[in-house]
Amino acid sequence: MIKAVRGTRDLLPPETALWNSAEATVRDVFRAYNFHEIRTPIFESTELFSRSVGEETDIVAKEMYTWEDRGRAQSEKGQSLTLRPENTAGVVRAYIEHKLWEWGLNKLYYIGPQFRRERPQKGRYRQFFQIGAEIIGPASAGSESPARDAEILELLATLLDRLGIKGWSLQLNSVGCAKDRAAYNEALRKALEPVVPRMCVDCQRRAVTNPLRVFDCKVPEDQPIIETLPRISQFLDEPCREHFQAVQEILKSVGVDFQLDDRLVRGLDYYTRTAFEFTHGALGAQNAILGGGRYDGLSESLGGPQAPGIGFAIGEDRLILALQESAETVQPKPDVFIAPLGAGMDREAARLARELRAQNIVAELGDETFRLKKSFEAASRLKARHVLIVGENEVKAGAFALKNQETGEQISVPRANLAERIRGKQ
RNA sequence: GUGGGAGUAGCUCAAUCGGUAGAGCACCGGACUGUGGCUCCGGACGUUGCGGGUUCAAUUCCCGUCUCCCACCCCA
Repeated sequence: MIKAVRGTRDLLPPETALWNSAEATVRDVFRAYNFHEIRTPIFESTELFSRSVGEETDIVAKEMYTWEDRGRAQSEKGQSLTLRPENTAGVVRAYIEHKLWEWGLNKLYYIGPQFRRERPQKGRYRQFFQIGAEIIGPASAGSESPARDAEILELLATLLDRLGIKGWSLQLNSVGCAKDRAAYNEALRKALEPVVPRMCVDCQRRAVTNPLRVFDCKVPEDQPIIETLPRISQFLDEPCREHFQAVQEILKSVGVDFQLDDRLVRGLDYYTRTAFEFTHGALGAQNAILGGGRYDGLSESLGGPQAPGIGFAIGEDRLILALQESAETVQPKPDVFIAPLGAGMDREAARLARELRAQNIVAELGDETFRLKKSFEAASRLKARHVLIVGENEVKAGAFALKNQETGEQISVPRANLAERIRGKQ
């Protein structure tokens, strides 16, 4: 048997109904904040990701689906392509390619699949879905303003509330600008040097490869040491400090709760200043339901104009998981099951179905070879609200037997009144 | 990529010491020729994840492999 490949999966009804309703809510909220949808290709030039996400990040170094395209001629080599591991790089590429700064401030959102070759576990797949948004534009349009950071965060709080997610919490930090981070990294390395031999093996490795990750350590014995390490907050320059302060003040003013977490660091190279994460308890170790931050230098590093921006990505698979904790997934029910009865009745039933569906009635069709009992059983299984019997008697009379499946009441209804009666009995 | 657990019917699970696979639910048919849910009767249902090994005999023991779950790494 051919099965879905590792880390991919089929989304089946009724779960797809939950995905659709969640996405509908998301689109509603984006609409209220005047965000517009962008759809970028699911594969891009490999270079786009190595330059934006960062050559040394795990994503680029070992998690991308990359292949070499064919050239024009058989012998010619093609370019290196990659299935997108995240969507911000693609959006910024499109921003540059289509000169979107001509529009001033861009507020863009996307919903779509992303790909990373990781070991699958709860809420983590190799093809996974993200809902994300970006605010990007020239600084003169206000893209650098702390008001944008706060707007994004307030939108997210609204979004999670509207979706019915209970018990989320917002972790907030500032990772400063590039030079702050460089100075901090240096200081952190220095501070680690004398103490790291006393720490766990993971920390010893992190100290070399990615010192910031030392803060993720969960070994109790290491915590006192970690407490003594310098924090990024001590290295922010004055403009970054003020920016971060302003973001917090607006959040307080609009009433969005948050926790400062100066251990929160972002994995991707392009992040600057505000960094954040929303977590949810019901997700196991993968407790981050969304993450994001500011990326003021990204456009320039991709050869574009100066275009500060801020964005986020929601792990949709994890969002749905959290939603399933609270919400029951319900299969939508048909309004009517049309039961043709006897030879030739398929034709009549098809005509009726066409008429009813044209009036937005959700209609399911039976088969003239079914005995009536079987039609009713089928209707019950589908949880149809009504059964409409289409037999010779009905066709002759021009009125059809319509049974309400919940009350058991059955009446004869003239053809012209069917849609009204079916709708009215809901 | 690393470590641990699991894989038996569509689903949830059982099978004693190694003796040749079973239940509930679901499905199909009938009782009941134009009226569902309840009941009764009957039916179909399996490459025991896959491949190899040991054995007279493997769902069971051994090796490999795949997939899922949990955790690590990392991240949404």
